[in-house]
This record gives sequence, C-alpha cells and structure tokens, in this order.
Amino acid sequence: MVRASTPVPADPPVRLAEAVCSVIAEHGLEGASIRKVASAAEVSIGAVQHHFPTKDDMLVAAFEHIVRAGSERVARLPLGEDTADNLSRVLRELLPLDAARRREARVYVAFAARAATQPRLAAVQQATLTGIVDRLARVLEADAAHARAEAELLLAVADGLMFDAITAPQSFDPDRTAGLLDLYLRRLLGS
Amino acid sequence: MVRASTPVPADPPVRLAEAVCSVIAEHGLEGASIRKVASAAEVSIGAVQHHFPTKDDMLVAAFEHIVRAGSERVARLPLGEDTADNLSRVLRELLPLDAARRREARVYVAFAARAATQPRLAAVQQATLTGIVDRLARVLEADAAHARAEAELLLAVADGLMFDAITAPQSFDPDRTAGLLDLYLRRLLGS
Amino acid sequence: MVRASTPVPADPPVRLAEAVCSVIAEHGLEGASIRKVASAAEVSIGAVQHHFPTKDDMLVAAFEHIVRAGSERVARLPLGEDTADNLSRVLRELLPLDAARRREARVYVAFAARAATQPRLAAVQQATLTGIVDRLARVLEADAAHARAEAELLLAVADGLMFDAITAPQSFDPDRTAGLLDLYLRRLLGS
Amino acid sequence: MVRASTPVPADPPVRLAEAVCSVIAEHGLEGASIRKVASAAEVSIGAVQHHFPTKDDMLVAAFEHIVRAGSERVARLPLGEDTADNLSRVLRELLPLDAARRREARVYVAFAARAATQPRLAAVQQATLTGIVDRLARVLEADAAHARAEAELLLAVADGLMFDAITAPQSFDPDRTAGLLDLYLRRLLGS
DNA sequence: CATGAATGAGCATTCATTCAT
DNA sequence: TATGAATGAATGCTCATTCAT
Repeated sequence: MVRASTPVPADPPVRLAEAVCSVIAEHGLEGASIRKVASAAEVSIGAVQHHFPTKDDMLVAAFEHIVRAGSERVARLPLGEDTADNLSRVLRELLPLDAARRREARVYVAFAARAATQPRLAAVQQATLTGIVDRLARVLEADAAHARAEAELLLAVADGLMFDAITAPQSFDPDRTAGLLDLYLRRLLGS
Repeated sequence: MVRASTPVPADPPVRLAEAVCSVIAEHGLEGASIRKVASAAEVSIGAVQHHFPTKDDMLVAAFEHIVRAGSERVARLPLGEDTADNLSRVLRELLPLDAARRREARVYVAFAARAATQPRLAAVQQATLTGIVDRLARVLEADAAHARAEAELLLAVADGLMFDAITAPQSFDPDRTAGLLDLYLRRLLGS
Repeated sequence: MVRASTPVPADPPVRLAEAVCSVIAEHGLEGASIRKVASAAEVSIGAVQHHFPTKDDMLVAAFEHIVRAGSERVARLPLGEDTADNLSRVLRELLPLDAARRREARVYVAFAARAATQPRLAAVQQATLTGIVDRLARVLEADAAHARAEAELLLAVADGLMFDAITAPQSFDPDRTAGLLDLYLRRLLGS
Repeated sequence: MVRASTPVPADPPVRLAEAVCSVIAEHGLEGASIRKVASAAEVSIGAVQHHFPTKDDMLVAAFEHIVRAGSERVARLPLGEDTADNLSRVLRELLPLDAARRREARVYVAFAARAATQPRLAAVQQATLTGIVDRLARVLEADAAHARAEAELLLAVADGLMFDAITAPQSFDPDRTAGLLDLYLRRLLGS
C-alpha cells in the first residue's frame, strides 16, 4: 500500500524528533522533558522511551534530525555557475531569515551550546561543522586562495550572524542580518 | 580604604556569581542548581537564596557578572593609535584562546543560548551586544564606511569564532581561531 | 518543656524507621517504597528524603532500628540465677510467639534475606548475629563445653524456628514453636 | 526415548526457571525483572511472557523448580542402614557448603522470605517444609521418641544454619556450619 | 508459538521554594 | 542575616502487562 507523504511523518522516530525540536524551539532545551515531547507528539510516554531508551538518545536523535533537515534543504537548492550567487543562496538558507528557519536556528543553537558539556552532542556538532566547511571549501577553491581557511571563516560569519540573530533578535533582524552577510560576501569575492 | 584584590572575592554576591559560572563552565547551565552553587561556593543553600531570592535572579546576576568581567578586561587593555592593532587586541581578548577565556566563553555561550527563551537573559544579552557594537563602531569610524554595519559584522565574526571554538573545539583550536580572525581583519583594513 | 513519651516517637528518624517497619511487615520489603513510608508516617515524601537522602539509607536505618528494638527488649528482661530459665526467657523473647514479635520477625527476616545481596544490610546483620552469639556464649560458659559453638548452634536453632514460623506459619504456630525450643533446651542443658 | 541430560535444559520452562534462579542468586529477588530473566536466558521478553503469563507465575515456577532440584538431589543420595550417617548426609546436602548449594540456598531464602507476604509462594514453602519433615520423621521413627517433633526441630536447625550462613557468611563459613550440624546430630543420636 | 511495539503506573531522586527559628 | 527543615511538583527511568502481527 502506498501512503501519501504527510507533513506529520509516518516514521515514528522522525515524528518524535520533530516533536523534540518543536518543544525546544518553544521552551528551550531545558524544557525538553520526555513528558512534554510525548504530549507534543501525541503519543504515550512509554512510546517515546520505546524508541529512545534514554533521554540522551532522544536528544542526540533530535540534533541529528535538525542538522539533516538543514543540510537536505541546502542540497536541494538549485545552484548555478556564479560562485558569488551560489554562496549567497546557500548561506541565506542557513540564516534565520524567516520563521521556519528561525525555529530551526533556535534549536540548533540550543543543541550546539549544550555540546560544550555533552560529548555525544559534541560529536554531532563536530561532524556538522566539518561537513559544511568541506562543502564551502569546494565551492571556494575556484575563487580564493586558502580555500579551507576562507571556508572556516565563512562558516564562522554565518554562525555568528545566526547566533546573534537568535540571542539578540532586536538588533539582528532578518533584513539587517542578510545585509551583513552581503557586506561580507562582497568584500570576500571582490567588487 | 584600599582592599587588596583577592582570588576569592569578599563581596558575597560576586563570590556567588563566580561560583555559578564555575558550575556552568563544568556542568553546563542545566547543571547549575542552587545546591551545586552553594556547594561550590562553600556556603549554605539558604545563603544563596538569601542573596538571590529565586533561581532566575541568581542566573541573571551571574550572566551580568560574566559579561562585566569580560568588558572590564577589555576596558583595561592599553590601546594605541593604530586601528588595526587596537581591533586585533580587543577581539583577541574576547576569543577563547586560553583556558581562562575558554571558561568565560563557555559560560557566555550557555547564557546567550538560553536567552532565546528567557526574556531576562535576553535583555542582558541585547544590552551586551549593543554595547560592544557601539564601541567597535567608534573605533571603526575613522577607517571604514558604514562603520556601524562593519561593527556588527565584526561582532558576528567574533561571536561566530567563539561559538564554533566552544562547540567544536577540535576544528577551532586557539591557533586556527586566531588565524581566522587575522584573515578577516587583514581584508577589512586593507593590505 | 517536658514532653510526655508517646507511642508515636517524637524523634523524626525513629518515627520514620517505625513506619518503614510497619510497611515491610504488611507489604514486604519490595513494597517499602518511599511513598508508602511517607504515607504511613503521615509526612511528606520530601520529609522522608530529608532525613534519609537515599532509599538505602532509609532501609539501613530501619534495619538498625528493628534490631535495636529487639535487643533492648532482651536487655530489659529480668534474669535470675538459673541458666536454663534465663536462656529460655531470652530465646522466647526472640521468637514470633505473639503478634508484636511476629511483626518484628517478619521485618527482620525480610531484611536479613536481602542482606545476601546488599552489603550495607549484610554489615548490620553480621554485627547483629555476632552480638547475640557473644551474649549467649557468656551465659553458656558456666554450663557447657565449647560455649561459643553451642551459642552459635543455639542462635541457629532460634533463627531456624523464627524463619520457619514466619515462612510457614501453618506448621510452626506459636505453641509448637515454643515446644520445639524447649525440646532443644532440655537436651542441651541435661535432664 | 532417552534424552541425554544437558547443562542447558531443552525444556523452555525449565530453562527459564533456571534463568530466574540465576538472576535471583546474583541480584536478589527484587532484581528479578522479566527483562533481566529474558536477557539471562537469551530469549525475548515476549517468550518469557508466553510461558509465564504473569510475573507471579514466573516466580512461583522458579520457586517450585529450585525446591524440586534440591529434593531430587536428596532423593538421589545413596543411603545406608546407619541412621546417624543417613541424617548427616541428607542434611549436609541441604546446607550451603559449596558454591552450587550456596547459590541454591540464596535463592531459596529469598523466596521463603517473600512467602511471608505472598500467598502463592507461601503455599509452596508450606508444602516444601511439610515434605521434608515427613521424610525426616520417617527416618527418625526408629531412633527417637517424638519423631515428628524431632524432625521439625532438625529442620529448624538446618534452616537456621542455612539462614545464618546465607545472611552472615563471615561468621558461618562452610566448615563452621558443618561442624555445628555435627554437634547437633551427635547430641541428638547419643555419643 | 513467538515477537516486539505500545502503554501508563510506579519508582527513586533532584529540585526550587517556603517558612520557622 | 543566616540556617536548614519541610514540601511537593517534576524528572528520567524501569517495569509488568496488553495487543497486533
């Protein structure tokens, strides 16, 4: 039997990971209790613990989920031949410029911050950053000396804009944030 | 009367705020219970609650403390006439390039991330970023068009490097982080 | 201010230890949850955990309490000059020959059995048996060769009668149990 | 058809009862969860529940198993004509004088203690004691007046030695335990 | 026969907070 | 000003059990 794809994923772990992210976006990581997740996903407490034996397992799965969601969205972007344009589109996709990506960024920042004291989250974060740098470095190889360093710096700019936009949204509203990214990219790629 | 500066501050609230930061640096914000703080500060639970009636009060005070500590360290920096040199020294002071500043940055990132869902912390974070941008903008006025935008971008670069260094220290070790800052500054200030 | 001694002890830990024993006597050691103890003692859950930080602490305290209660009852017995009579009275005091001592024995057997897999309870049990053997050996010194061995054997007889009376009360009712003790003592002490 | 005896019984219920006893010997009765039993028997949780619909059923079956194992071992003992010798051999078979019988005794004591609050276990325990007393009484009929009372007393001695050896093994090591049994038997059957 | 997903009650424990001293 | 006893809500987790396959 073929089931139409739905906004509510049929795969229970994915559905649960989504629920974890929703709870975190609204109440922060410290508010992500198993009870709240179960309630948000409209399943029993036991069901959550059936799929994720420990809370750590649940959080790691949710971090991997949110990271995968972002990278898949980037992968789906139709890219052209212009490096400047490609970079701009990829990085704008990562910044919290609309409500959906703001939600994603809130969750991501919460997880990344906790990675400082949680080794399993740190492993996910490490792999995520390395993956992004690798891709950015490949794009930059044509246009920049020190492509890897430039890729790391570019990632830091994007992460910094995201971090500031999430933690002090009054100063870093979407327009201003996008403008700052453009300012950086213009100088990086000349003219 | 002049009091010699001591490693253990005599002022109880400061002493407690320091203890909060120590606990957060080691166990994360989620591990900062009143019990652990009291134990780290070697005072009774009641003493902590005497100075900070609620846990929120305690956390806000600790956030203000860690922010003030950083900005005072920056204010004490002897600055010269060279803009490039001044910027470099100020920003290096903010990055987690040694153990003491790594501890500070871990605590700062933890608080800033929670500011996304905690209005009182958000107010502190907002004020902090505005203050830094103001100072950076003043320094840049002489050398750059769009001084305020450049100041915000510069802050984003510093915050991004700090964020990545704290959450993925394996890739962003001190040398690499400092190198990336220099790469940015060189391009910003020409030659 | 002088407070009259009451059947409900004023000292909270003692009061709680009594409640633990009541719950165990009725529901077994496996039924002795902190909730049931708090409810039986008519205090809050938090109060129980204030006095006994962990459940283990609570159980160890209750074991020590029930053992102390028994040994104090034995110590209060008025003893005479006749060894046979003294032994008989002491050992009868330990056997579950009435409701109060049956309750005590049920609790004691439950704790001792768990001592097989719980080191802290094992330490209490070890000390208890050693103490009883010491006292019995002193009483027997006058009348028996191998006083210590006879004391250990006597303890085993008492423990065995208690164990059988508690675990199979249909066969080992009070009269029969007392009769078996007498049968043993008669043979031990001659005629 | 003759089936070779194997260390791992082929009959699933027996195999499971053995696993229950292993778990109890190591973790106590309170540690005997269906999960641990399934894991110890290397079968699925569902398989355990297929053979024993409730946990109680499982525990009762395991108690019956351990009791039957002991009585079968006693039944296999080759007995002679000498009452003293026969009694000694039977009772030594029941005491925890080596590792295998210590494991058995730990399990037995755990079950018997819980029988105080669990009617189904109490029925098994009652039947077990009655059976042993019957057999001992038959052996004693030739040599003792009050054979049934002597049999009950003998059982109490054996149970007491077992109980003390299991709950305070430091004092009641195998040699000492066996010596105390001999001391009793010598006096019972005359020098 | 056998599996394992799902359930929710119950557990010990940690926690922030209140209050009497 | 300082203490710590007391409280009960909330948490992560383990558990026996039910049920669909």
